[in-house]
Amino acid sequence: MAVSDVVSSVTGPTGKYDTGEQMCPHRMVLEHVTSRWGVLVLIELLERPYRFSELRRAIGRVSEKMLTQTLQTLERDGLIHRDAKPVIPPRVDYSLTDLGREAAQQVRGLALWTEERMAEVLKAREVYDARRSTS
Amino acid sequence: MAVSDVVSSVTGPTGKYDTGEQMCPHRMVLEHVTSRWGVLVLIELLERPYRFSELRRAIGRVSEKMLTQTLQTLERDGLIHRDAKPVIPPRVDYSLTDLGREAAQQVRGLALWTEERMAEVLKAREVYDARRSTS
DNA sequence: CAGCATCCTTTAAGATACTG
DNA sequence: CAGTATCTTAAAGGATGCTG
Repeated sequence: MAVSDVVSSVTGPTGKYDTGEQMCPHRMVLEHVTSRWGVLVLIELLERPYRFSELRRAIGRVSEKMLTQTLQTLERDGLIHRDAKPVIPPRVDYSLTDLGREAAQQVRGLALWTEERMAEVLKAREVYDARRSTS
Repeated sequence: MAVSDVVSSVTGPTGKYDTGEQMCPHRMVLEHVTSRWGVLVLIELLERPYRFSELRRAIGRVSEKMLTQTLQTLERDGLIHRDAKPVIPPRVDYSLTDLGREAAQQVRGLALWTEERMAEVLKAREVYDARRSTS
């Protein structure tokens, strides 16, 4: 019942800051943490704090634009903390807040699950594809 | 370490059947279950089996195209079971497999978390926005 | 280094019409 | 009813150049 609320709510994509969207906030946060880069950022930061470009390298194949956007969204949601040191050259450290750590743990749970069950998924795909090609 | 593998892998979106993608399969499954409609389908099916259009109504605002695509992807991954009865008019029931139930529970955990912590997220956003507008 | 602004391409998603 | 096929739109994502 409580969960199905999220299900029957209004759609809407994840734009920058998600302003002007018609979507229940609950589901909006869910989209933020399950977004492609959001997932990876949260999991990575669960390990330790990261600097911007350090995080970028760690994730790999993420454009700076998308990483910036993702970090801003998660920061606004209170999930990560941005610590910009007033030095030259600039140094910005990102870390999880307490709230963010909770979210990240949930996300990691999901990631660990996919890892554990990967073999079964691959098996299922083979079966599915075999059925398709022979019928 | 195990989880960070997923983090440093290759990117790639979720196309139909995800053929020809250069992405570690592990992360691919993760994207399937965390996809916008994938999340909602899994959570909804955790409740009970659904027929196609019944599921569409339950989720709301999902086009039949996207629902079809999502269901096919999840079926191929072995997470949901499709039971097409040979009757006229057609009747197709979708349900979770054992594997899918595990995934769905993880996803529901995340959804429940966002629900519980919604107030804190909204609070954080206010603070963030206030800082931005006054600085 | 850590971004922001702009332009451009690729994908996801929606609308519509049609079929077994 | 439960889709498929096709077309169009909207959004995500990437490349480049610039700034404190």
